[in-house]
Amino acid sequence: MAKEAPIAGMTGKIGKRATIRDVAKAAGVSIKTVSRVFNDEPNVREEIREKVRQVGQKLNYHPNVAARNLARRRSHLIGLFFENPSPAYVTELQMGALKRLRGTGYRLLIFPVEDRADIRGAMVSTVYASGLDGVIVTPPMCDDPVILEELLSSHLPFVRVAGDSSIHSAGTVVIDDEAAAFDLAEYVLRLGHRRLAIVIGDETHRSARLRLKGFRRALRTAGIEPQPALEIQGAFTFQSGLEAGRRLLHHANRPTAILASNDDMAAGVLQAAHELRIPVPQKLSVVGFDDTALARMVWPQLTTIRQPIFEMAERAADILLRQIETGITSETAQLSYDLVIRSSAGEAPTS
Amino acid sequence: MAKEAPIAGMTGKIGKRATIRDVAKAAGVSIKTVSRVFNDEPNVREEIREKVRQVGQKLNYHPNVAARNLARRRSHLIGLFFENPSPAYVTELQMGALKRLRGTGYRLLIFPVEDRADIRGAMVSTVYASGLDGVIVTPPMCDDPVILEELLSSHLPFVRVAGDSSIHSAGTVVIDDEAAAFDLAEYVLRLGHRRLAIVIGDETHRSARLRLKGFRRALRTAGIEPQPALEIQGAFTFQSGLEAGRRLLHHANRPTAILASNDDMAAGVLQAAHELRIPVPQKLSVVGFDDTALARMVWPQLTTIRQPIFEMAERAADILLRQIETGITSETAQLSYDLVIRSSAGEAPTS
DNA sequence: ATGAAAGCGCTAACAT
DNA sequence: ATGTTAGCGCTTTCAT
Repeated sequence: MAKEAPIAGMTGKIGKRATIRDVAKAAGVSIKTVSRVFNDEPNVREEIREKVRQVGQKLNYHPNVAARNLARRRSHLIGLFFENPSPAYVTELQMGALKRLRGTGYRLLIFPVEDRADIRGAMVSTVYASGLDGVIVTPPMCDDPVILEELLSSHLPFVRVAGDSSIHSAGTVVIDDEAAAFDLAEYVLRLGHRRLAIVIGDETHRSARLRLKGFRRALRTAGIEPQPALEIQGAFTFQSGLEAGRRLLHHANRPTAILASNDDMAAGVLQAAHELRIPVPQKLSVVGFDDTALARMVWPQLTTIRQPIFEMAERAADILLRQIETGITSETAQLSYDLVIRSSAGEAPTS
Repeated sequence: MAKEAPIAGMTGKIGKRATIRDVAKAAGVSIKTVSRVFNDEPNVREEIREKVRQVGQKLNYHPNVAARNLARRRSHLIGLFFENPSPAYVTELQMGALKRLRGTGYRLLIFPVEDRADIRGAMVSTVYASGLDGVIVTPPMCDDPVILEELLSSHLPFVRVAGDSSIHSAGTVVIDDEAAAFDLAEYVLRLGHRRLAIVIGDETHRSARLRLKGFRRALRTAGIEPQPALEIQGAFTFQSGLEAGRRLLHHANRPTAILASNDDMAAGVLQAAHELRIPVPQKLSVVGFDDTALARMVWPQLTTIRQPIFEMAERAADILLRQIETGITSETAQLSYDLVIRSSAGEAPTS
């Protein structure tokens, strides 16, 4: 009786939060029964179930997560580790993972990694320190040999989004970047372009390498020898695309088409073209890769490859959850891509 | 002895994770001493401290987070609730909050809210279900009377980013949106424009209302009566800006300048102008608001108001942490804004 | 400086 | 169908 007053009140600063015991006592049942009710387990009479629910509501009872986690040996926490090249990309990644997590009780913690060196050797401790049940990792860090090895030997459940399966077969969700880049370059070649340039993404990034490979293969298939001067290194950022665009477009014998390894860099190239008053697509074609929200926000809207980042993240979360709950690991999952034709690429100029 | 083998090995599936007891036994001390060492508490001989550290390392010991949370009554988890109008905005918000959290042991959980109705009445349960120590909330949901009331009566630590202090004085970090919009409109008026239009953001959003107010005040100050036809409702999305732009620019007597309530909508207006081959800024001036990354990615680059979203989130996290740890609540904190002049606004056309 | 014992609030295993 | 009894792995008194 004397203890009831503070408990019956609202939670928070006033009084203490009600515990399973308070509810049990108030409902006249054992704590196990309360536990059953709040975990939707069978073997409780409907009548009692209802009663317990009501008492719980009245006492404003919410199961203590830490206690539950401790007893269950599971935190229901998933970590998403990413390096931040593109806001639009990151957002899709998050939303995709979250979509799969919805309704499962799992939550998403974000870990943007600014410098890969910082996380090398610290990844697993970070995971432990946060009590994560598993992690989703993105390139390039997920293909970093040190980090990958650390992850593998820790036996922590993890999946990679767009990770390199040739480095290790451990779960990764990809698209066929090489084929996609080939298709994209081929499309541009079909428009009559002969001088194509590419802005390459971060070299340590599997996709960047494969996209370059597909680009070169398309050129060779068309009987064109790739020229080093037309292959500029970028870093998947708008700024790097802008700089690459300026370099490529500044001299007389400039390319008539530029492929960028992602949309952000393509937007940068577009910006450079505008600065130099080069009309796109009349005098210059520019194409991107990913089809993030940005692709439709620039002018002209980007012809690009749609990489289903949202679905890839969703799938990755799916694989991870299975791995956490059943221990079953998956190999590479490959999703399909699409060539999205908008207005940033047109026929090669005749001049 | 018999139990040592699996413990000494690596963590994960093989054997069980080492506990504080394993370390204590192996180091020949009590668990309390181990606890002291791993919490950097005093009263342990340096020699013993070192020994315990070594044993911990050898056994690959990592304190169990759930157990620690349970005993300490703290999860060290912060929730960030946001509605997703703009990827660039959301990313900055996250990075800002995370910057303050770095090194504190607190982690960030993200809760994108698609439909505010879903979260009404469910906010607090979500917080409890996730065991959060506190939350950062953004508009418009943080100014929703139902949600705000729920939050207040739960006594959960929370802060708002850009929340309306006139609805409630509870902690919120803002800029003076009204003054900023006034300054921006005044800048445009100084360029000679007389027919100014505005694309308004989501009405339930405090900033949207204040920006509209500032815009109108600037017009009146210049002796111009605001016209309803030149005030178009948007939703803070690129798409809504595009549609608003098309409507505004389609008829003959179109405005010579358009203010958008955020950069995403300004980018949409820009897109509409390009579609209609209206040169910006020669024939039309367009200005944004926020100065997110997008402002520099479009052409021409946006003249806009820099709202320090990153710093606001950082500050919000700071206030929240103080509230969690000391119980001290803060009132409104106001940061300063800047007018950022780029190239999307120019002198009014003479024709 | 160090340790023993008692929780933290829940779930799991095992009665009944 | 329901309850009892141990933990889960740590931190917190409080002794020593």
